Amino acid sequence: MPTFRAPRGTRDLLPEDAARFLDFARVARDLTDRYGYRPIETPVFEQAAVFERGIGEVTDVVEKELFRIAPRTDEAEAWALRPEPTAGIARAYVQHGMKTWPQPVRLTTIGPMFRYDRPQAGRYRQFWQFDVEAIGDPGPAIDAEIIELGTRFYAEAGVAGVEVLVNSIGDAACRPRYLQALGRYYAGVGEALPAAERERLGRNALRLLDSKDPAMVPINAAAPRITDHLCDACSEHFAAVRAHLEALGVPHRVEASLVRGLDYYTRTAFEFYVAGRSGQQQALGGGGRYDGLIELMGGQPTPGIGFGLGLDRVALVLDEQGSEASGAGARAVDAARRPDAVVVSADPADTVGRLQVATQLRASGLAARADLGARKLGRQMEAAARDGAHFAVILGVEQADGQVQLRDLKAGTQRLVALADLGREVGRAVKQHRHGDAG
RNA sequence: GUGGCCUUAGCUCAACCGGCAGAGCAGCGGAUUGUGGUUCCGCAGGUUAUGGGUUCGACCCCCAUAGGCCACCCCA
Repeated sequence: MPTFRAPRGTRDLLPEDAARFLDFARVARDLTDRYGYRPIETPVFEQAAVFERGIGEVTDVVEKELFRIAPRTDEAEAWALRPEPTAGIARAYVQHGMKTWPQPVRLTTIGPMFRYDRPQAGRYRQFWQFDVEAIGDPGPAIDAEIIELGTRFYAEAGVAGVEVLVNSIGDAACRPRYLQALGRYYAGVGEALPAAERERLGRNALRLLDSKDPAMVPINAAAPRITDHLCDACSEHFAAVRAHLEALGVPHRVEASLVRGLDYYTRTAFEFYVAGRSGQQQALGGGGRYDGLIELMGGQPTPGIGFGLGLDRVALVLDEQGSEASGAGARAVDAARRPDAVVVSADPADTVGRLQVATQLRASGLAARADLGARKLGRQMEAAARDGAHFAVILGVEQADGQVQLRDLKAGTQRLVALADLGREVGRAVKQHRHGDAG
């Protein structure tokens, strides 16, 4: 019906949601500061080849979800909006010679990602991720640090019931052998293998492992497990990652069917998952080790590990979980946004006076808003009360004596205050009130 | 990309079997002219998602498109 609306799969974050996303960013910033991860901002678009090469040509993300930008001229590069942040950060690592920095380079970013997907609740074409990467350390201790950091974020954001699923998907030494074994196994299943699955077999046998087809349950139960086919190095690495998680007290579960959709992952793969949700978007975030990615970006062989957390899904789960809890949280945030004072005037035409007094209050560090409407005093008071303002500063004939009425809207009391003392008076009352609240 | 369900005011929803599109909330204004979140009254807000079709007559039936949702594919 409206002439224009937000593109399919995108949405406007109205003040309530936008403020919440900024709160997430604040939590993320505080957290990563404490862990020593430094912020990085890379472009939201890159040469398409960065993603095609990094993520893998035959992945869903590249094959059907990449937001490509039509070239303007014949010479123009093929650009694409980033579907995930890691490839771009890896590119930046190589471009800026970060190999000369103290290793590992700990980086974090937060921002919008883009995938041309079919939208659903919790799945958007533009979505927000909190991302953390550690490049230059082969692990396994850093793997545990990263995973623990992820769980900490959920805890501090107020999400309950997040489970950590971990797996190892091997490396260049052992994964090919495993894939052969897996391929042979599925081929041997013959007619019992559903047609759709048989088709996927030729493309990526790993994908059959997490099939949701009921017919696949018994078949997968007997399938060879990657963890039984790891080379010694990968096996030891995986065991050490789990030992570190145990030592850090991070509950986790080995999930043999956990494979990830991007080609660059090696060894450690993990997902943050919340069970018991309606809807299928149960993965709140995930990541893994990518020991070959920097090389794909043109750098020297360099290990790395990281994760991306979907903030849209964090918001969704927060809404579903104790709506009371998040509601109270939202109200608490709102309370912090309430103006200390609203300046109203008996003279609806006097916008200058209201602006001047509000400006004076703000200069004193107070949250003050002028009611600039041409409404009569009663309406202005009504609006101030509805906004939850602590005080109303009422401008009237007393201005001639350099005074204003200072009305405490919570207490219902009112007194004359000299304009010159206004900031101090309001400031003191507000401070006292806050102390009272805290105690 | 595949299959299914849905779409009425800014929001949440009504409207009998196909017979004059309504309410609550939110917004704005008024209630004898300088004081409140309650109350009362009023105003505004709609081409019933869009475009076709059937019918004397369509919010209601049919088709298409768009968007949302659900299940897949896949993932955050």
